[in-house]
Amino acid sequence: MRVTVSPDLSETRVVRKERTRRSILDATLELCEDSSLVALSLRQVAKQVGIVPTAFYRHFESIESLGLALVDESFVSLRAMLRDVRRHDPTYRDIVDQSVDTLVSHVQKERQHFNFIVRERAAGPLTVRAAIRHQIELCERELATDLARLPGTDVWTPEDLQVLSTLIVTAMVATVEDILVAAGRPDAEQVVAERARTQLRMVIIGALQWRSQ
Amino acid sequence: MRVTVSPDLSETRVVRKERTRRSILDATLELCEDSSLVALSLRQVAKQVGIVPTAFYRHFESIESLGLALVDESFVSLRAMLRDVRRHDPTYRDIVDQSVDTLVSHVQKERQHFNFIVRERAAGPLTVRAAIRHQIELCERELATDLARLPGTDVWTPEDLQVLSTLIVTAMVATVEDILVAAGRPDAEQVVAERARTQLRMVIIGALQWRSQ
DNA sequence: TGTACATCAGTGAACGCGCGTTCACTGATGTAC
DNA sequence: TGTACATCAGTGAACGCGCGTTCACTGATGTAC
Repeated sequence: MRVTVSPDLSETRVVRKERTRRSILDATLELCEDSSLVALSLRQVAKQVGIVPTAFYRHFESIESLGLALVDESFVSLRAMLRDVRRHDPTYRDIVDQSVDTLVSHVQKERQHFNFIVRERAAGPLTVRAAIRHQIELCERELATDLARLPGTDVWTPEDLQVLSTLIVTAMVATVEDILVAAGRPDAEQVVAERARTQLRMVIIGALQWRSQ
Repeated sequence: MRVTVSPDLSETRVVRKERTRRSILDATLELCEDSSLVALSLRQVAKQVGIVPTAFYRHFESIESLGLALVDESFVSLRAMLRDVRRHDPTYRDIVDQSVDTLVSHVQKERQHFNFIVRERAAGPLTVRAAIRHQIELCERELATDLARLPGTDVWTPEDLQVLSTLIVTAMVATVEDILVAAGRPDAEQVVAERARTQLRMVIIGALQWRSQ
């Protein structure tokens, strides 16, 4: 059985399909700016994309599986952000300042994805909610191992590291929500960022102090 | 113009109407256990209540105004809880233990209301989201004035009190979400409660320590 | 107290509309040889 | 390279269904006198 592969010839069809798929994802993010997946119809998405409703099925089985795809790609960009945070820039005096700055600018850059995640986290189809919860849990665990590398945390129990990590992630999720509400008003964004910095410092110092008692 | 008021005669009709209204509110809370207001139809509510769809309009203008009514009554019960927390029971050695215990038991008692609030906070109709955001902001301000009465906080700026209050409320909202996810599994509920206690202690001690630097 | 009238919570038919999903199809693109 | 066939993204008609809202109505309850 001889297989003749002609990838550059077949590309146009594959590329065109990928482009439509991309359009469906983008259209959904746009339609989810003010509402939730659970209030979104396949026909609305198709209309926004400019395809006939039945063509939707060439790309996704249902709105729910489309939602799962959006969760996946949202967390790819979130992980990119966390990588940025980890790679501590020496021009910053303070890891808190840098982390909050990175968070704010990433949320602004990926506004629609973060908006989608914070909404569907609470209200999406059950499988979508579960996927988001799982991803956030992974973030918490990663942060816990990062915290374990900081000087002075070697006397902490793993449980305390996890609790601190959960608290920080909770505060950051709330910060993301606030940035989205403040979006487009630079003064409000400044207030949110400053509050996030203060909260992080309170939490970190509190954890250090508490352990040493 | 003589006005003959016969309140006890008119009661049966008024009472009956109030009972139907109550049924609509309860049916909506039940239908919102797994989904959101924005995915809920007036006909689903009517069916659950056992009235004809058009009868709905005798009680509410729309699903949205029904949502606003549910926000109002949810925060009545939440304020009752906060009153409980404020009235510090001397049999508790620790205000943190007492606060978390009170929160856990109130969420269990008013499960549907809290579930409704945390979902619609992120995904409800715009006016419902705004109403919830407003109510939570009021809670934050009340907590800030309570914190101001604690010994040792007299050296704090009002801004720092507000930031601390926001952080605590954020952590408590997240705790409510976790209690709802853990609902019915006493071991999981225990873990959530213990985590909430530790987080509160880290936050409070951190804030005290941070100010004194 | 009895009667005549007003109120109003709930009914039921009807409307036009958007929904998800099925199906057979088209025609451009890709593949085998 | 040229030809005959396969693939498959997107089409368009059709379906039965639940939607919000309108309207005229019923009949039990309440009110005026």
